Amino acid sequence: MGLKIGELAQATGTKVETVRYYERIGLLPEAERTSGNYRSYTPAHLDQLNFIRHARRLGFDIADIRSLLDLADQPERDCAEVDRIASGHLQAVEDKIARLVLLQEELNRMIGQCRGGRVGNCRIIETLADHSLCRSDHAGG
Amino acid sequence: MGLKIGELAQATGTKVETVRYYERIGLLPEAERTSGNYRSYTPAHLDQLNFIRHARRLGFDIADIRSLLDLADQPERDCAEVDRIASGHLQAVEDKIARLVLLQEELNRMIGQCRGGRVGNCRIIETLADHSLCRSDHAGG
DNA sequence: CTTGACCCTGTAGCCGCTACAGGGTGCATA
DNA sequence: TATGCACCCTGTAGCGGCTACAGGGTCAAG
Repeated sequence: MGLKIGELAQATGTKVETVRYYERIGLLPEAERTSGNYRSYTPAHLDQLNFIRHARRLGFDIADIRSLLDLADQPERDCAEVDRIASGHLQAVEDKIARLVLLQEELNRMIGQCRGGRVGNCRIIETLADHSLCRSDHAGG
Repeated sequence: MGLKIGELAQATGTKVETVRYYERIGLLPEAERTSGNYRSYTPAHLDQLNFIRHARRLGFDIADIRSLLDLADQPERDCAEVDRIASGHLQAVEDKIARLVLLQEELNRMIGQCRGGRVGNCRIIETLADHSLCRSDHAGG
């Protein structure tokens, strides 16, 4: 007999609710049911969930993971598409880092200018109130 | 007469719906209404919304912004609390950057190992399927 | 035969918006 | 006066990726 949902969850570092969620959205195939209506998972489920969790830990979104699973199922295909997805994600990560670094710099600058004292002449508050006091280009998002 | 919501929105780089959202959650005080039930905003609203938008662009969450607005209203207070909020946020930004850099490295490594060819022996797919092929410690979150 | 750990379904909430639907207002033009 | 259009109003649902219940059923041990 296969794994119960709790066992699968534990084996993959997933919450039980999350496993059910993945099934609901069609990311993980439905499991057989026992006579008591418990889900019963196969080693194939375990592999797939490991794949999913690994991809999630690397920040891939669900849509990407769907595509990757789909591709993994067609071993004869050219892997350019896999590359494209991974590179696109890498680019997104790098963009995010760049934006966060801008925030980091601006926050550091703001905090560094505050020499203690009253809120009334706190540089942090002043800067928030007046964007022109910024080194400017911290973007939205 | 004050600004209409669309004017306020444009002046601050905000969407009209977002302005109404801020009012609904109590981040922006309610505006007076015209005879036609249009919101009418004062310069004080404009300032506050600019403050909010600026803080949002710097990544502060709504709860932090609430606190900052509250503090900005009490100029005689010690600004240590302002500092605490800003430093906490900076720390969060730095943590996020660190996590993203780990992802970036791992993604780079994965992508660099793929030499083209079929999905069947694509290193990207293999790595996703088997966490032990990773340099390990890219965290969750 | 009861306890307690597990399982089931279904639904609502998190964040910070965004995007409608379905209606009203206000001003310019034909 | 009628029409059109840009704007405004309220209310609600959706996004992603879970998470956290409520309210019930199952199963093995003692």
